[in-house]
Amino acid sequence: MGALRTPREKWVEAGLEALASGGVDSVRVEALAKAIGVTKGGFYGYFADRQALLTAMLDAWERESVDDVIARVEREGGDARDQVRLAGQLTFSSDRLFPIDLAIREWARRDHTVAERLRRVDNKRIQLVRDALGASCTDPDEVEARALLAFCAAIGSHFLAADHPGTTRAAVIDRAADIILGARRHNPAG
Amino acid sequence: MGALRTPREKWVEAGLEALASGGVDSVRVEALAKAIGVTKGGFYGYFADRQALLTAMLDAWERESVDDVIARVEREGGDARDQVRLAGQLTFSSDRLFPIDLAIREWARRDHTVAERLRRVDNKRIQLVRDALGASCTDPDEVEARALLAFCAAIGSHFLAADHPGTTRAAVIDRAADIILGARRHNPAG
DNA sequence: CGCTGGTTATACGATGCCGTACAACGGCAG
DNA sequence: CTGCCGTTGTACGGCATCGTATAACCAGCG
Repeated sequence: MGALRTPREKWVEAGLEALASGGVDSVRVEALAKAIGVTKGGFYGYFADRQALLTAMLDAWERESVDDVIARVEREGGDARDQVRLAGQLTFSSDRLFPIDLAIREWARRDHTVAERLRRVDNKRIQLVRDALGASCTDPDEVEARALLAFCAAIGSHFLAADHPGTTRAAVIDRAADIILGARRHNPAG
Repeated sequence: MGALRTPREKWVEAGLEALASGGVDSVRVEALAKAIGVTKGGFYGYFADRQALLTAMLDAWERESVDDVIARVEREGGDARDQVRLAGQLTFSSDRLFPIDLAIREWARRDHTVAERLRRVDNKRIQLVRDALGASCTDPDEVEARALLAFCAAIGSHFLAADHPGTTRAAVIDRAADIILGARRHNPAG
């Protein structure tokens, strides 16, 4: 049999990179081929058309960014706040996953199918936060509000372009996390 | 002189609508012409090229969504929390302005010039929140964290696709505002 | 070595868009 | 009414992309 020179997976990966850096409109078959270092000749052996690649990209993203993260968080266990922080870090501090996440959110605003997938994903994620917060807070409305804030902070802080004179974004985020997740002993030295 | 049938302003408006609904990539001269009901024939009488339109769109957005909002808030005055709520409503609850705002945020991730403009805009906006919160909170770090949360909630809640079983997004947002801006008397009946 | 079958390069027509050129149109001034 | 001149419609060349067709390529098997 002929060699499998550029596997299907490679097209998906290149597609996700293009999505992350330029949005869904920049996921173009010929551009991906150029990025991979081949021509588009082999593409249509793996995918019926461009849309099939987009679907495969969403499949890969959903599996990688949700199932994997939730599995790891549940495996590592730990304090409720730690679980939320870990899930947030795995999801929103990954140089690989987070740009893809943002691009998919933008994409979802224009594509109903994508919006459906994102809703499933976000529901799974926020349930994790609810469960964690519910351990130390009995008011379900309070839990819901704090869970929402946690998510919005994680997502929104990467859309907010403002500066923070005299401090850093990371420090402000840290302080905001205290407000949302419940104050912990603040340790300015470490 | 010949009649001014479709003024320059109309191209900018059509461009902002396209930007809001489909992102910057969907701002296409011929598509805008079709939306307006003419051909692109007259476009290049107003603009040197597509980029000139994009710049004009940013000018219009900046003027309308910042200067106007800040002017109105300062004119109406009122309580600190009320000022923040009003500014937030004017900016983030406008069916016209907010989709444009989101699209520009996405655009800014890929275009350095746009990012610079957005940074100026967000800095002006968040300063308003700082000033308002500073009236009732002496810790500058706390003010900064709450201001960040307010912004992230306003922006992020429109990117979060999750459901809120048993309640509504608006109710959760309202409760979250209490947390961020300081609890007020909660009135479940009104 | 020489065939085989999957992978890749190349060429093609179609489409959509950009920016330009020019002709047709139609208020308004004279 | 008539000509002016800005606006508009139409046509064009160029470019990028899609999806298809087909030939060249190449690793492994007999």
